[in-house]
Amino acid sequence: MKILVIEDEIMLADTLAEILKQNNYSVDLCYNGEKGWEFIQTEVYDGIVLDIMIPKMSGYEILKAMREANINTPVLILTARSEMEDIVTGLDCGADDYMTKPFAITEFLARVRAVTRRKEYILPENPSMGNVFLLQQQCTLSCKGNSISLGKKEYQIMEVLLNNCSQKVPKEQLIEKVWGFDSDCEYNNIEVYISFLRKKLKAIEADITINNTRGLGYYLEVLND
Amino acid sequence: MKILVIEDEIMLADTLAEILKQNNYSVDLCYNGEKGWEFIQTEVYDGIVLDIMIPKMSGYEILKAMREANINTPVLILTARSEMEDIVTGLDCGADDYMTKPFAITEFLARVRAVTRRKEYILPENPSMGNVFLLQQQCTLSCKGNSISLGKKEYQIMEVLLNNCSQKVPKEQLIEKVWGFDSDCEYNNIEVYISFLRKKLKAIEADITINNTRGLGYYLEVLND
DNA sequence: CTGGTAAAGCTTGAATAAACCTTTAAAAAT
DNA sequence: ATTTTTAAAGGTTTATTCAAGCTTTACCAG
Repeated sequence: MKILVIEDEIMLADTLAEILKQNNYSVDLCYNGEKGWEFIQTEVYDGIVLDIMIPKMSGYEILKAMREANINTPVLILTARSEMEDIVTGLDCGADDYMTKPFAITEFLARVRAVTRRKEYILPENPSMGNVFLLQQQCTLSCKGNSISLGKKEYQIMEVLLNNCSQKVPKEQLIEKVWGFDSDCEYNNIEVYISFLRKKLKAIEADITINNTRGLGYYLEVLND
Repeated sequence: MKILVIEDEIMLADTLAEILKQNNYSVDLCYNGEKGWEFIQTEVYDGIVLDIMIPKMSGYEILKAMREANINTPVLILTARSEMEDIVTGLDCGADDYMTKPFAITEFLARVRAVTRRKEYILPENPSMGNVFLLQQQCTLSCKGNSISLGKKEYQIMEVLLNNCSQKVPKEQLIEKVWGFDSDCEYNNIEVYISFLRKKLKAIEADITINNTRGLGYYLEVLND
């Protein structure tokens, strides 16, 4: 497991790195945002410990940049208690968890474990199933010649389904992943997008369908005939 | 699996209950400590989700009262970030785990699973008997090749029977575990579901049956011939 | 040891409720 | 101005509950 720590309080940063090393992580360490962003781009990490208030490039900027570059490494945000309101922003930007300083070492380790466990497997760049694949850069769903462009939400939903292709994904989970955990998005909303997606899948003659098991959630299935 | 949620933020409480229900737990819900303590005394739960800062009787008071009364149901504490220092107190009072608000739904579910699993009754994730086993994620009953999907109630009833495979489970207890103790569900209702389940067991050629001893309850039995 | 009777359990079909689907239109965002 | 997102409405399907008639079991009286 490889962790990147981005934290400008040098003492704290060194301590965290030390703790992680003692727990058999390999650790990269940097003291400002710009450097951190370089690391993120050049290296694949299993998790990132990220302070928000750091010089040169804030934690949020990094998160946003990561998101845009479709780097899905799990992120644990560190923040002072006075910045509490910003946490929602952080989670919306794609952070997976946060901790306020100061904190207990055991809790820190627990959260690092939780956060990295959450994304054990590597998510493919352009997830695919059957003859269909999702091009993230063009926000496009394509399939032997045919292709069709997706809206942002459509794209995100399709991505979640593709990344959980063997599982049934409950609406709750879709809402959490696509709209954010504190959203009051209605179920109907998802149903609408599922309907859109099904239409588009049919339009490009995809060999997969979106199915649903009542009460459990949506899942993809390959048609075979 | 039956969970009690004690949380005074009504929106959050309802959301948690909803999420749990969708994951095949049955849930009791209350918005203050006093009511919560009543529930705990009158009902047996597999786990309790407990906010600390709640009206009438604090989470700690409940915890303390529980342990004094030798009620060992596992407890997952919810707490605002600002009450962090109190967590140690909570764990000292006998809580099994805690989460700070806000949190990710997946994490919440993971922690509920963990906390309830910790209970040493060792309830298997996919309980089984004879050649039959219950797949939690699929809500499916399966048996060497054959498998059949269950409705939510069917699933929960089957789960209770499998987890008490050496015992006769009275209707009262089934109602309590599946519908909730304050339900006015008729016995007939259970009989209907038992009937459904027997039909499905036969359909997949299971080697177990659901039997009944008049006045005592239902139990599973392995066929041997 | 019958046979009658009441309670408990079984089964089925119909009614109700909940979950899901689709379309359309309004609102927001770009 | 166009695309994307949300909201609303009505329709379909499936799960759940209700109701009724039937079968089995236990028990008591004759």
